[in-house]
Amino acid sequence: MAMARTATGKKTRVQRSEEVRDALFQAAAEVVGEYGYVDASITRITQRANLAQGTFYNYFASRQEIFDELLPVLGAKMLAHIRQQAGGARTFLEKEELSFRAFFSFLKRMPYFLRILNEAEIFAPKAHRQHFRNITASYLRFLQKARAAGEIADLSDDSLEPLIYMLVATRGYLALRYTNENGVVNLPEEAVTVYLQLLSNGLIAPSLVPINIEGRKEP
Amino acid sequence: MAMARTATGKKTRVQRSEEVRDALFQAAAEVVGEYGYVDASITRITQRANLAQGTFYNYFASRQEIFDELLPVLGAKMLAHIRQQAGGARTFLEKEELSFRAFFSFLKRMPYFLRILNEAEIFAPKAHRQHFRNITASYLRFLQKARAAGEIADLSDDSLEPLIYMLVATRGYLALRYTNENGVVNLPEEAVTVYLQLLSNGLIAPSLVPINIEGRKEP
Amino acid sequence: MAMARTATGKKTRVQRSEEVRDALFQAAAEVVGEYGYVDASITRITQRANLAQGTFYNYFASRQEIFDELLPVLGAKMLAHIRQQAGGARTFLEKEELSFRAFFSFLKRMPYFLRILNEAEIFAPKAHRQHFRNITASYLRFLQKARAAGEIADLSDDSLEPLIYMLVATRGYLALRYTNENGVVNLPEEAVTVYLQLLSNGLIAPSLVPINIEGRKEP
Amino acid sequence: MAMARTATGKKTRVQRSEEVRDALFQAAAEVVGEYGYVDASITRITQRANLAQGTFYNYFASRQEIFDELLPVLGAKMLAHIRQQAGGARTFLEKEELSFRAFFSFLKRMPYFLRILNEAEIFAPKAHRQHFRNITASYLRFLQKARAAGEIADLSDDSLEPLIYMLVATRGYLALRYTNENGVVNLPEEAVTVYLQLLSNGLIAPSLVPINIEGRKEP
DNA sequence: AATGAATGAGGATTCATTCAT
DNA sequence: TATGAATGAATCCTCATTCAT
Repeated sequence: MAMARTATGKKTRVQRSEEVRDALFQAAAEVVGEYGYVDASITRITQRANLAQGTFYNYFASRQEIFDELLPVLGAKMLAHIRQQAGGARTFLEKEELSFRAFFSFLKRMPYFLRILNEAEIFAPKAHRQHFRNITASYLRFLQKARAAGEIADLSDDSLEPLIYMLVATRGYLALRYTNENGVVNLPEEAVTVYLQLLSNGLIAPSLVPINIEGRKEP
Repeated sequence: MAMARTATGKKTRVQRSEEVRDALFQAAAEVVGEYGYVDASITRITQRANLAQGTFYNYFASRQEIFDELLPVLGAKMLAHIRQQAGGARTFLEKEELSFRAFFSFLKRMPYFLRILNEAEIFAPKAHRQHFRNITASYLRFLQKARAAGEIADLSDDSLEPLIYMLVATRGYLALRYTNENGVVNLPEEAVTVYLQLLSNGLIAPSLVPINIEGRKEP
Repeated sequence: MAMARTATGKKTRVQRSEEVRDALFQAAAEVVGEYGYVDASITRITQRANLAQGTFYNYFASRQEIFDELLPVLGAKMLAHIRQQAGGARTFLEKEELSFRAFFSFLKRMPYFLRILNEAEIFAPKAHRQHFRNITASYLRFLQKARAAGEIADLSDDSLEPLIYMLVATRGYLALRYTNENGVVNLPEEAVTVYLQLLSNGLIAPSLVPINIEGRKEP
Repeated sequence: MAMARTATGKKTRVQRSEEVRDALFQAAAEVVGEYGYVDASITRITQRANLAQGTFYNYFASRQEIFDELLPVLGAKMLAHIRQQAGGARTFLEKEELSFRAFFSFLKRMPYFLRILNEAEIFAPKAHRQHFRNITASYLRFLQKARAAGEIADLSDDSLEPLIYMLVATRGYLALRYTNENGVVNLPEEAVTVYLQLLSNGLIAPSLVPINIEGRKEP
């Protein structure tokens, strides 16, 4: 897509400005991904962006401000990626599997995201809470739809909330556990299987299916 | 239990020394619990313990050293608490419920533990890994026993591992989500219920129980 | 010599930067000269330079770094001064006298140099060794030339080395001994005389000139 | 030599006390010899003496106090050693050679002395000055005697002083230069030779002996 | 007299932020 | 708008010295 240019073909002031801002943002994401928020100094960020320290403050009011922006922007990308990947699915379980996998494929593409996400809880708590609300809301709608369609058990909204937390937590932790020292996630296929198995059947051995779900037996 | 005293009834040097060390440890736990590792300065810790800054270094070689000790000590307490609470349980599900509840009752008793646990991943990674290994190993033995007893589905050890991660993650996240701004955990009963429901039956609506577990229907 | 200026007549950033660095260097030299390396704190140095503490670290990576720079820079000045003063001399003894005197006149001009030089042995050992090597090498060439010209006794190179150490030591110690509490060197003329006398004739009374140099008597 | 004991054969309180003091002194000497004054902390000294930190202050009022005592005590030992070694000598030159060599043999026996001596200039200046005065005074008497005996040139007392400084400096520097990284002095024989040669004849080549000592030539 | 814990002043260093150019 | 030097608050840590036991 062609960019707007001035008559002489040079970039607009606005464009140039946006580029610098993006460069800072990208640099910050990488630096936080590599060193963590604590060691993401302005010096490091501006150096990576090939800019002077002072320039930073032309675009962000403070160090915290850019930290607070990291997760919202990247989180939106993550959601978009997941939606796109899980779009074609029909059944609840299919969709769940696809979006589960999509989360991990996103991490492969953007390895620094996981650290940003994780540490944000500590260093950008507001942003983290917001991100989390976004995820939860989206998930809630999905589960409500599945419930309405009779695809999943008839849980109250009050139960749906902790359930979502559990599923989201699961993804995050698995990612963390299966990330090697180089920051590359390598999820074993068993993880996917057992995740789906838990969702479908729970853990209890068939022979011991509790009485209170006996109802299943008689259609 | 009566403490050893000197003939004059005063405390031993050793005792006094232990008390001071404990005071520092306790102060550090509280300060980290309240402000997080980043803002747990030596000044804050020693002030809370009513000691001079220099005294700190009579007991710990560095700030990091006490940080590294926090989780192991408190984590052991947590495990002890859970074991004690879940001791009486018979079935897998019972035990799981009791230890699940025990985790949260421990947090009620020791509110600063959660933050210490969470941030340790970043600020005391070695300690965190070790703590995690402890938890995982303990959990693994438990699940293997249940599997041997036919109480849970016949999952491979390779599947047990991610499963454990999921369950552990679940507890941690729920705690985080249901902790209010004062650091008090308030887990809704629905969370317990849905957790156990997930373990027992999974999520899928009875009418849609996948074919591969049809076996359940015919005793 | 006119300094480069910007169009507006103000100093360049680079110039300003050099000035600040020089100010720090000069301040450090003075402070070390007055208080010694041990008590040459960053606080003292920056205060003397009328700069904030932090500014120091924009120019030097550490306290040790500036310490290591002191002697090389000032030592080079010393050598230059001596060379310039002793330039015109013809004979060995003349040159020796001039450079001997030049060493002390340099100390008059730069009173803090002596302490910097002396303590450097302890606090900037690398720099001190290097300085010493420079001096020694320069001296060695000088003596070799004099030897080749038959101006001094025909000593082996292995003898020249300790000899140089002796001469260098002599200057340093004399300076130390004849420095008063205000740091001002006041070398008595006798010191010069006896130094030259030692070089020319040694100490032994004429009547007792050892046999092995009897050769002198008969041309 | 039998030590005074109490009736029961135990050591006197005074004796015990002296032993502890000596242990501290010896420890301090070693520590300063190894690490230098700067890093000779009370902790290090008392640890080496197998005593508690506090014990130090029962014997010395301050860290500086023991520093100030080091050189006087060891310096006296050095002088005693030199006197003993040079005792038998007859001529000036013989005595000079023996005491020159004795200085270095003392360093072989007490390797930490050199560092103590050198750094004392900075860290125990008073003691250093005193030590220096002792040396100088002793040397002066020696030279005056030699002068009276007509063994050395007829120098004024005002000339003897700087001369002594030169000779003392020479020894110190040579020791420094020929000490290896393990603190062992290894003086090459050339150093002795050239030292004595300088004393006997000076440096000037025989053919160029200055006119003002021509007197030598004609008996 | 011996002990060793407690003290707190002091020092090097880091780094977010400001600001003149 | 970009720059990068200047700032100074904040922090960890060391260590001589004190003092109660």
